[in-house]
Amino acid sequence: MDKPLSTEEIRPDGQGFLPGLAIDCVIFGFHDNQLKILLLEYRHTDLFALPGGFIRSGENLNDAAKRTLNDRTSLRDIYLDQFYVFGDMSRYDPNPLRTILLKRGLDPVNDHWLLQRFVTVGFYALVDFTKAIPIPDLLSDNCQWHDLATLPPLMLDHNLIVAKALDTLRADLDRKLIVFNLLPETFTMNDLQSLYETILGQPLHRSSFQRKMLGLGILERLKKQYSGGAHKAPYLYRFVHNAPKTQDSLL
Amino acid sequence: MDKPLSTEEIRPDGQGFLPGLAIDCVIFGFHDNQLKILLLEYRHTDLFALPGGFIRSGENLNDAAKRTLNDRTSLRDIYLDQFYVFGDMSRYDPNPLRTILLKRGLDPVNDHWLLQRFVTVGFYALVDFTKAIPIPDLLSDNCQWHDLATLPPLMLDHNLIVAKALDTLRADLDRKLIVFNLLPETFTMNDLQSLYETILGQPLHRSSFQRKMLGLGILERLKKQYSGGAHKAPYLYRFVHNAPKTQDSLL
DNA sequence: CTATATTGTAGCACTTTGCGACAATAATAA
DNA sequence: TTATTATTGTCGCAAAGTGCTACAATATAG
Repeated sequence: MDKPLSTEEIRPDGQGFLPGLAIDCVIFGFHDNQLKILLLEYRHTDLFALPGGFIRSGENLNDAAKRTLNDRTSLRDIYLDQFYVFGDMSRYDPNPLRTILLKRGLDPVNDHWLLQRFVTVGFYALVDFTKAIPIPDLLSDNCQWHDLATLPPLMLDHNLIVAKALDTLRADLDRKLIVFNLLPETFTMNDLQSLYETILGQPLHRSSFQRKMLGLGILERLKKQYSGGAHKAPYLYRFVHNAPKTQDSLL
Repeated sequence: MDKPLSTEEIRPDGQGFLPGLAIDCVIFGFHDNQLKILLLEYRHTDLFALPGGFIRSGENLNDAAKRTLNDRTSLRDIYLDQFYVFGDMSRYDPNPLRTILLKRGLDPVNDHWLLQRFVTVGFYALVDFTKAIPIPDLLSDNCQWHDLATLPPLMLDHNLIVAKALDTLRADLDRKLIVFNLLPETFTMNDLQSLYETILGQPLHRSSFQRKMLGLGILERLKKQYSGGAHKAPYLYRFVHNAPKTQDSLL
């Protein structure tokens, strides 16, 4: 969180970036009934943090979120959604950043822009963690997927940010079509159901689930999938983008 | 939008406030099947804008929203909710602010903090416009309720902000309990239904609506209301806060 | 006392959802 | 080849929810 991509860019005055405003990305990763989260570990600090960064002077906020994620993790083409702005004073603690600067061999002068108070905009996304292979940036020892159930203590209020992101993800599952971003081009109904169950953290009834999904009219049934398993072959489905679901306001 | 409460506080360097970050409040006002929005008109400028302002250095973001609203309109004790952050470059236009500064007799030096790019956090609330009587601040000629259907062109991207707030309000009507903030202590089922219809902009079926509302288990039926009208007297209801509805995350 | 407008509620059709059952079938074992 | 096994597609309820109509109840106006 709260850092640009390379050491050269860390100027004490923070020129070129909007001051006091940061971005933090909660990247949920799913595969085989596992839900994980992408974390960075700052070099030689034992500090775990969400991938995040800052907005450049001439950059759109939402673009900055994408770029920032790419800078920190080298992940590309990920659909990010805003979910909350964290702006309480209680989240202000310059010590983690001071530690990071020191370990980078930089002088944490007292008016260093990174030691100021930051308000951060939370973004979230959902990807397949076997396909999204992160590469840590120069500031980090590693950039890895962590089990949601066994997250380490995170920097600042990042545990809170994760919790809020998870709430939002669950609430938005039905309304948005986020899940189809991370299934392969074709998938079985069981794949889809497992995904829902893992994210919601509860089992769903097979029959009802299938009815509901087919009822949405956004799935196209393909041929059967003959592959392994001593049982009937399931159909494959494809997600079809048919209608523009975003209903604009009357204004 | 984008201005502190009194002329004295407008320093060219913006000291005491977080730079580049603003708050804008979309205050929906309801009464008698009318839905309105609270707008300020800057002095001698014909510029209409949402009530907004800036975050003080030591202030929580959400607190700043409340204070800002109070500063600009003198409304108090209003429950505000974040709904989106507007951070595109396309919203950056220093001309309206330059005009406002000039009309205030202030020198809009080119590096004046108000002429910089701002990212703004949108908040919204729902109140009764016959009870929430706004008073314009020193910067504004007036602070009035405007019909949603006939909004004037607003400063910067404030029309877009209003549209997005309305979308959010409608989507959140059922999940949150915002509506009960603006009904009197006791109210009839018809009061409640009119409120829903006005906000959603469409008629609802009386019988179904009553069933649904009573089914929520958050209404307590009181005695009947004998008052005017050549017809059967309706029951009064009271909103009861029973269960803490906010279900926290598993983390 | 009658007329009128609105309210509370019952009823019915239709849809949605929870849940169990069963035949179909692909791989494996006999 | 044939039986076994696990999983899938689908049907069939029952329960719950929703759209809509109907009708009796009842304050007030005349």
